[in-house]
Amino acid sequence: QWILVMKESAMTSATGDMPSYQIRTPSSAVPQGVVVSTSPANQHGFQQVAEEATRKREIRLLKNREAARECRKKKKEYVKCLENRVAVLENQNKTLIEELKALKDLYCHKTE
DNA sequence: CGATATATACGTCACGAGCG
DNA sequence: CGCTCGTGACGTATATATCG
Repeated sequence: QWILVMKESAMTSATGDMPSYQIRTPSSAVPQGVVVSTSPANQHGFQQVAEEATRKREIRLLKNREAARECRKKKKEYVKCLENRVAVLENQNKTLIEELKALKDLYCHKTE
């Protein structure tokens, strides 16, 4: 999952073009599509709707804040894991090179 | 030592994926 | 189809490094 995502972002940054979904539209805190009436009877109703919308928004923001924190934590762990794997593979590589060298030496002396 | 550059962490928005 | 969740991108704040 991470690998695919990262490859994709690396590609787009390399070519310099942005995916179409990057284009943003300005947004406001007030939910769209709410019809405002000037009559006092409806104003109370509107206030309730507006309060509910605000409450929902705050809940969503809180949840998203926590989700973003969790997402970053997860990503950091993933990167740490990859770095660890790199270190292990580098060590293995070093060991194998040494082993190959030793075997070559052995073979040379045998044929002499 | 202050100005500037770079790194890091965070909150928010927009979007796609997947679920009921 | 509407809703929630995970995540990339962006802007901002704070910390740290570099330079004159």
